[in-house]
Amino acid sequence: MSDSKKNFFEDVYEVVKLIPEGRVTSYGAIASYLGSKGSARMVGWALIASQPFTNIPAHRVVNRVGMLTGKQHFEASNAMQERLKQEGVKVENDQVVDFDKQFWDPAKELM
DNA sequence: GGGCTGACTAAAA
DNA sequence: TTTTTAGCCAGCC
Repeated sequence: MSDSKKNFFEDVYEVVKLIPEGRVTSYGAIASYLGSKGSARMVGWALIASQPFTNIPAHRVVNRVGMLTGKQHFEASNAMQERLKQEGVKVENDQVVDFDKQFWDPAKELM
């Protein structure tokens, strides 16, 4: 069954949509939650596919250091940062402030 | 089928 | 300490 692959992308969307406001997570955390720890890149890939899906807050997903590495793929380079700040997440120089405190681990929160 | 790229991460040098 | 390499896997040429 090749459903697994399709579920992977859908799972990413589900998890990202579950990220509460003012919170952020990392690609690896989502990948790990989905069971593919080493496939963090695929999470990013799924996020690109999630671009047309405006219901997916991809701006709440950053790399492991809290850097807005994916801002380039947004409508505007500053859209990601501005939107995060709008939700209460402090962003400085394309990097989330207190990322460790704002971090939202799906495997931990969703258990 | 083979090779390259990419919104990543961890380990090795 | 910083830089480089390797692993990951889907999509494209």
